[in-house]
Amino acid sequence: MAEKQHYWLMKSEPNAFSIDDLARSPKQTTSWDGVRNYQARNFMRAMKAGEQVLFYHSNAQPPCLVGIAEVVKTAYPDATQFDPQDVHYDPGSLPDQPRWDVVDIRFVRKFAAPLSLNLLKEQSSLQGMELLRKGSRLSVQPVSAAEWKEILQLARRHKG
DNA sequence: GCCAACGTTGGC
DNA sequence: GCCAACGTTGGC
Repeated sequence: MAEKQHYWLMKSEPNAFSIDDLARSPKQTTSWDGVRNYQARNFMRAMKAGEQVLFYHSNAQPPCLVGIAEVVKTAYPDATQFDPQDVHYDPGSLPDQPRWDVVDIRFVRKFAAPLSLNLLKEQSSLQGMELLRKGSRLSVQPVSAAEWKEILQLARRHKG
C-alpha cells in the first residue's frame, strides 16, 4: 500500500527570504534553517522527499500564499545551531544530540497571483485551516488534502 | 507601533 | 508542578 501523501505549509518573511529568493537559489533549492520551535521541527522531521509545500509570505503586505515548493531532502541537523556567530545559535544543543533540523526544499512554481490571507479567510472550506486559526504562529504546519485541493483550485481561478 | 497569543525559562 | 516574567510571532 502506498504511503500516505502529506502536504505542508511553510512561512517566511519575504524581507528575509522570499519565494523569488528560492527561485534564484542554486538548483532553486535551499535548506530551511533557523526553525526553533519543537512542533515545527517535528513536522519537518515527518516530511518525506517529494512532498509538496505551500510557500507563505508572513509579515508581508498583504500576508499571502505565493506558490509551491517540494521537499528534496529529509531532515538533518541545522548547522546554524552550533555557530556562535549565527542569530539562531543554540548553546544548549549538543553536537552528538542536535536539537534542530532542516529540510531541503526546491522551488516548484509561483501562483499566477498571490492568495492573500483575507482571500483565504473568505473560503468557507478553509475555515479549519491552521494558518487561519487565531493566534496561530506555527511556521511549519500540515495542510490537509482537502485544503490543498481547495487552495490549488483557488490559485487556478485567481489571477489577481 | 501596538498588542494578542503564544512558547520558554526559572524561581519556588 | 505552578506560574509570572519574558521574548517572539505576525496580523493589523
